Amino acid sequence: MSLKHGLLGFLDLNGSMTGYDLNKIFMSMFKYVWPAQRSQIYHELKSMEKLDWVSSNIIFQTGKPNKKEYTITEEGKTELKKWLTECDMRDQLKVKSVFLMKVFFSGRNHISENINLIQSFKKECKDLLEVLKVGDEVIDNSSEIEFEKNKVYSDIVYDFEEDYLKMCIEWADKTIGKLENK
Amino acid sequence: MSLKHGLLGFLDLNGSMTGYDLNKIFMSMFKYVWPAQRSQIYHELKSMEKLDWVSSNIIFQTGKPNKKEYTITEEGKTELKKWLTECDMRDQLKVKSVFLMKVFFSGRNHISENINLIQSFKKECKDLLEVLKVGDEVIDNSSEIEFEKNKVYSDIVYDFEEDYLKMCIEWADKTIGKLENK
DNA sequence: AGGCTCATGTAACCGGTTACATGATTAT
DNA sequence: ATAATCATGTAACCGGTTACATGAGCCT
Repeated sequence: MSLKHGLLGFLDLNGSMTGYDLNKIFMSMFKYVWPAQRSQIYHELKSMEKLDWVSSNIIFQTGKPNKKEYTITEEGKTELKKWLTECDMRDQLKVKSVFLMKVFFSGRNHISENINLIQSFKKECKDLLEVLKVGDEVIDNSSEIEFEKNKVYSDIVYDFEEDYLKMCIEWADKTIGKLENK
Repeated sequence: MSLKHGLLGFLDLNGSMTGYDLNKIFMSMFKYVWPAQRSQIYHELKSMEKLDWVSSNIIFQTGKPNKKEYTITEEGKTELKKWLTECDMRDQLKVKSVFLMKVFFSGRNHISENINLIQSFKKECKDLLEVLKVGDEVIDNSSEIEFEKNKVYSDIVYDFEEDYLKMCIEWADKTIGKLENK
């Protein structure tokens, strides 16, 4: 139940945004923290309008399709603040990984197959680590949307992702070692 | 779409199990890797019976409610094997964390509030790390269900959870440091 | 007396995924 | 020519959450 609040967060930072803009920013900033579908973003915006958390107005354009700009309301701001302060932490540490489930049930496979599995996981982590580094620069150079105030906190989130991937790589190396000495 | 396959995995290891048993084992083994609701487990078992991945028979009991024991079929075994070998890795690295979203949008709060947030996150990680260590022993001493073949792989999954929590704690310390020197 | 364990489910709802649908403009 | 960008949505479906419902037996 947090896509709504993520959208509110960006609307609060940027004033007004369209579903299209919000989709782009979610894709670039929250791809790994909170993956979202475009259609779902449009859907949540509509449902938040019903809740009076946002209001919309249509901007007519020539040569381009018209667009619908959403703005956060006072109720929306209250809701966002509430969400930001209430944080019970209990459900924050679930990993939810198909990959780990597969590892768990890999006892019947040949060890070599399982080593390959872990190795391809490691490769994926390494690749993503590279993408993440490039992504950082793109965001630094972006002038469209400014997050001066928020820069420290977005950096902190990027740190987490980086640390996570590095941990995964170390775990993979350790695990491959274990399996090879079996 | 993997709760079904997790259930198949346990049925494959244990021969026959009831929804009740599967719920217990999911709760204890996959609490953080793949959290599942009891009602959803019953639901998936029914839907898998329609798919002919499992078959069921009712065991009549006196003094206790009757129970329905599910057994994996040949089709189920084929499906499980297929799932275990096909692993595309692309979606494996999404963190999906409400907590990180909140951190991202914390720019408007006082730094002290945010330090508190990270500190309570750290505490939660530490507590869970303790629970995990105790959980390990419980599973080692469990004689009801044997996973001799699988022990190595379940250990590997526990390693991951442990490493993850340790990484979280280090990240929290680093982050608290950053925020204090602001 | 109160709560836990055993054991199975239904029902309402919500959030998310995938596919389908349109159509002008601009860059390669 | 072809593909990408801009821009919005609908529809069908699926998986997951929460709450409701039952009822015997056993433990403290």
